[in-house]
Amino acid sequence: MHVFLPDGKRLDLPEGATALDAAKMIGPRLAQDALAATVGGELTDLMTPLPGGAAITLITKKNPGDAAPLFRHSLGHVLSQAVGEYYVARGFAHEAVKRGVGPAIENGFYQDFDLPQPLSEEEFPAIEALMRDILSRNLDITRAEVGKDRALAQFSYDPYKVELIAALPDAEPITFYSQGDYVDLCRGPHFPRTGALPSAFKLMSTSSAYWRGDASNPTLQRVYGVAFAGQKELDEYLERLEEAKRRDHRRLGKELELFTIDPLVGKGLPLWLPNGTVLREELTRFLREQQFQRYYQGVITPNIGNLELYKTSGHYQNYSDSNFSPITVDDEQYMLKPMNCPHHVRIYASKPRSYRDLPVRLAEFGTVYRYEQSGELNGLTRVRGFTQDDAHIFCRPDQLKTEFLAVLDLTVLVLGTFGMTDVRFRVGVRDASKDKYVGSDANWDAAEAQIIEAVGEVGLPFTVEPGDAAFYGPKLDFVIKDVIGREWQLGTIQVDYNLPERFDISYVGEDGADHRPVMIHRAPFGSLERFVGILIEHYGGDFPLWLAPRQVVLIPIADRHNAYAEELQAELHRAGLRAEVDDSSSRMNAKVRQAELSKIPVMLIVGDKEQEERAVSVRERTPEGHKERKGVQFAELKTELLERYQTRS
RNA sequence: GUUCUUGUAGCUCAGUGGUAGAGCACUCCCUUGGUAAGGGAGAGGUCGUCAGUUCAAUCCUGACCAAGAACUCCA
Repeated sequence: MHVFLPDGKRLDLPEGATALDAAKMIGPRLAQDALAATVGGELTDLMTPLPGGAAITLITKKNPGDAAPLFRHSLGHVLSQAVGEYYVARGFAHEAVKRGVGPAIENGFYQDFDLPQPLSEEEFPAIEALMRDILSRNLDITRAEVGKDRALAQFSYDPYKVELIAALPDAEPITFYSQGDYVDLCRGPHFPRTGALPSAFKLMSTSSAYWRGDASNPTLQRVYGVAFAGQKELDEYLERLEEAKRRDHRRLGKELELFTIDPLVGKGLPLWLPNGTVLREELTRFLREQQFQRYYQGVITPNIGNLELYKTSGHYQNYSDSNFSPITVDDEQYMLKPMNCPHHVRIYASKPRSYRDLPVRLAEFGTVYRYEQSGELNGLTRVRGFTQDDAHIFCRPDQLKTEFLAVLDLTVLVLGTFGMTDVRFRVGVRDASKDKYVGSDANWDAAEAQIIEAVGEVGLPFTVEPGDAAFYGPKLDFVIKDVIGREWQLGTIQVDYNLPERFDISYVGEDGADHRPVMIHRAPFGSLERFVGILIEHYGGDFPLWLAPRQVVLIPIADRHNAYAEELQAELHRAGLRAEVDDSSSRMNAKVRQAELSKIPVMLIVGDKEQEERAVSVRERTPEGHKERKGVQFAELKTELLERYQTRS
């Protein structure tokens, strides 16, 4: 057989040859330096037989980062071996340590264990030392193909491995990878020897994970590690984690007094503090203005509704797990509102509609309640009571595309206003489990096709994800990545043929007959809670002037300047700006420091010079540090600030 | 919801089987200053809740509550 090298040369090899054999043919030095290979663009190791005719490249110790998934996977095995040795050294039998899966992941690896006693994070240094010892032993990592019987015999003590092996197809060879006396069932690929593995790794945390991800299975202890080709990359990664911690909206929410969650009020039920309320109201005002320009009409609906309403909509049946239990009053049952749509449908149905009336766009900042699992709750980003920037557009089928594109346009504008450029568009369609969805296939097919067509037309990059649809229709979600790479769903647009049918709503067409409208559900922010949470992290608490809960602080240099500062403060306040005076007895340096820590964007320092000229000395926070302007006329500054506030620039 | 970890002053955190401490914040006094911390004094805690072990529990044990991480889930 033969393979092709990167320069296009053909290399003839004996049948069953590996990438290492190929490297040896090319030169002994390359064979020594080689760590991994790619075959037809896919990463593989040096021990796996090559398929004939493939294009191969060799990855050497010059650029080990190209083989990161391999060394991360191998380090997972080293961790697994180290944990085994650790428990044996403490008197446990070798068979007492059982293992689940242990793959490479983004930035590192993990390994699941079933241990005779839990491993604590205090023991990580000892485990890491053992791992480094295994690296220094420079053990060869070897690959072997075995039969199923042999595989089962090898791991007879480990029910997890037995289950995995039993599930493997008979036809394919089962592979073992070994290093020293450690053997693991593994598909590979791996580095050729432990000595070649980078030592830039760190065990990060331990947690539990269900065996095979199923909540009805036993839990295993999962140990996470991160690993990089060099120490520098590892340090940078750890620094990014620190940065994420600094930007964490729960921490900033406390420091900047934006919101609090009080167990006495209830978990997942955030209380908006005055500063956070300013943020929220600015966002609301912004979107209301946009919606007014786009001919939306505001409506208001109650926070609970009759159970029959949700039975008609299907929310009661389809989401029984995540609804709050119904309340019984006077022989009737009510439920906390999990969605605004049914209410808006009833508003549509409150009078006859003509085709001339459509589209009808009903908007509400509607508060809904969903019983999220307690383990899911997270600051503002996952809560049990939240307010959606919801609207429902009822339109004729021929208006659907225009309306959908208009909503898309609004959403893109919203995201752009906050500089959220790294957004992913996700089209959620049905998957095979059809009983999860209501409505006819024809309606679904039409709606799915229309979303994909519209998104494609705007030229947005998107992915189609089966199973991500709502029960009543397909949807387009906007997903943003945060500083540490976690993805959060922001807004959503959904096309719905089903609720109109379930509620039997209609409009009178040109022909005088009744027709069924189509509904678009949309929420550009998603929810104000989650959006504010993400916004806090997005800006790291450094909000632009229009959003900053505290916009301006006046800093008198000495007490005799307090009256002047208060006069200016009152004038700014009358103009609608959020201004305050720091009249504490601290020195001016300390006041500046305090304002910096509070992330107040504009500081106005006033002393004798300023007072004389009715001026201020301006210190502004900028991403690059701060900017100072001295002797600015107060009247001019006020106009400038107002202009910036009103234009949201 | 499950597993693990954590819970001490408003905040960040030390600490001990004999009922507690620091820094910041707060109050008062002195200081009146020019772009990131002036000095002093004071006040503030059922050591998450409830049981148990003990002569004695904030500390040990258990349950519960809450938070964090991960898993599962997410209209």
